[in-house]
Amino acid sequence: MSLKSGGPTRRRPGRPPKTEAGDTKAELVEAALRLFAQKGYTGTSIRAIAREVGLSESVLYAHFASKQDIFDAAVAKLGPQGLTYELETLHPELADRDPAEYVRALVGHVLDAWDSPGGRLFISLMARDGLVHSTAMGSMITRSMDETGGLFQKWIDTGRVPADLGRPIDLAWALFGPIGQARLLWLHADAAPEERRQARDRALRHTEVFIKAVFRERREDVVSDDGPGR
Amino acid sequence: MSLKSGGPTRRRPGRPPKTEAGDTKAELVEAALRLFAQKGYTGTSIRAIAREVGLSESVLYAHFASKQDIFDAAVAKLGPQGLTYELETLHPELADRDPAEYVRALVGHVLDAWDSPGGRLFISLMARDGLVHSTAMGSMITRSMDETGGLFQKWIDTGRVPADLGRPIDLAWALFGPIGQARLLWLHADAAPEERRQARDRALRHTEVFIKAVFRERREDVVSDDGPGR
DNA sequence: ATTATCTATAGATCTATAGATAATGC
DNA sequence: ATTATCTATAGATCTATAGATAATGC
Repeated sequence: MSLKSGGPTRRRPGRPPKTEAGDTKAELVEAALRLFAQKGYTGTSIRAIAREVGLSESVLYAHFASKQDIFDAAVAKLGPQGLTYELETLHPELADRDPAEYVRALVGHVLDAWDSPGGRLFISLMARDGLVHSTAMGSMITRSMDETGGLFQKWIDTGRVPADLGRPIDLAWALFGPIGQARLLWLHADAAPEERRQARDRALRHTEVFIKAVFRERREDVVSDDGPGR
Repeated sequence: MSLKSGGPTRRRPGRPPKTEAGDTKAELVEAALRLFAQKGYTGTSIRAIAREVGLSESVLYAHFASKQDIFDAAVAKLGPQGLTYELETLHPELADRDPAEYVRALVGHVLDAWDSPGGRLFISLMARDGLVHSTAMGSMITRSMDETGGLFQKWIDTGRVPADLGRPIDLAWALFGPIGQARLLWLHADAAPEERRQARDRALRHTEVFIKAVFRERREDVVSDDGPGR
């Protein structure tokens, strides 16, 4: 009789018995994250988030002070999202032994992170509310490029990379710029498998071009003192 | 007495005399474009657009069928926004005579377009409603990279660029990936002069790295038949 | 008569709060 | 008593439409 047609069987009032209680707060944050990434901040209503986890909209205010508060919790859940450099601790010798192989490993590592559900939610979130050109984003990228620059500095010092190509940070941009573009285009929250494949393909191809161009053997180092031929 | 405090002196009803009539439709599209770029689609109300040009909100429906219709008109006003290649027609010989200089000119040309008010509104619009990872954006970029690839193909054929570096399209990505990143970060609608300067600086530095790495003279072409030294 | 504006309003939807209700944990 | 949910509602705001009003162009 009183069955309002829609939705997954409406709860009755009052605290639910322990048996059917989940981690409501966590579920709300996850649902919010998905919706914010898909529809943007203003495109997502408190109501829609509540409906997503099958609860009344007023629950949100038992767990969060405001809509903005939910958004912040959602972003916080994703974590820092800079370039991850555990790789260095995993294979500390590889960078010295085989720079090209190290770059391949690094890109593979980064691609895995960017292609993960969290990484893709993050990029969609950024692409939704103009956060791509927030100062937070800018400084995150700048910092990452600085770190990556350190790597190239070492290779320049040890003669693995020619010193005249550019500053270390320029090389970092040359490596990650195209890969970042691929991320933005094809590693978003609801990317089709085909798009994700394309992102990886583009990134890997670029990595090979980069390696060839930057680690290219220079004859000057070998045959030292004969002028330009004729 | 009846002065509702806010706003630029409310109009009286009825068609306004010709003397004070502007091109309302164009003004509306421009205001809409600014607001959509700044606040996103859902973040911009019909009301806000009307207020921006000092009119009642119902005028919008005299000129457009719906909110979506306004958005479409705003996007249309910006035009196609691919990479512009008038340069080829301007300096048809330069590409053959001095590839490096041609690349510099091309990047300068693209930077000017991207740093223009229209270019910056476009990127903000894209960064607002997830349009950065729309298929339209993807195919626009893919097409641009294809065109740029044609350029490199010629240089490979004429021996200006080594054939073993990568396919022409890979070189196009290597050139424009980092520049595109700079655009997204720092060439948005309300970028500070400092940000715009940073974008140009980053793009130009990358261009030099690219030129050095790709047009680098290769000793093999010169001293042909002596094996690796020692 | 047509055109470009206005006022007024319908009906949906939004964020947030107040107060009821039922299970839990002491 | 506290906690986790609900219902009901306030008050703003949103898109869109109906109908009034005044200038224009024939």
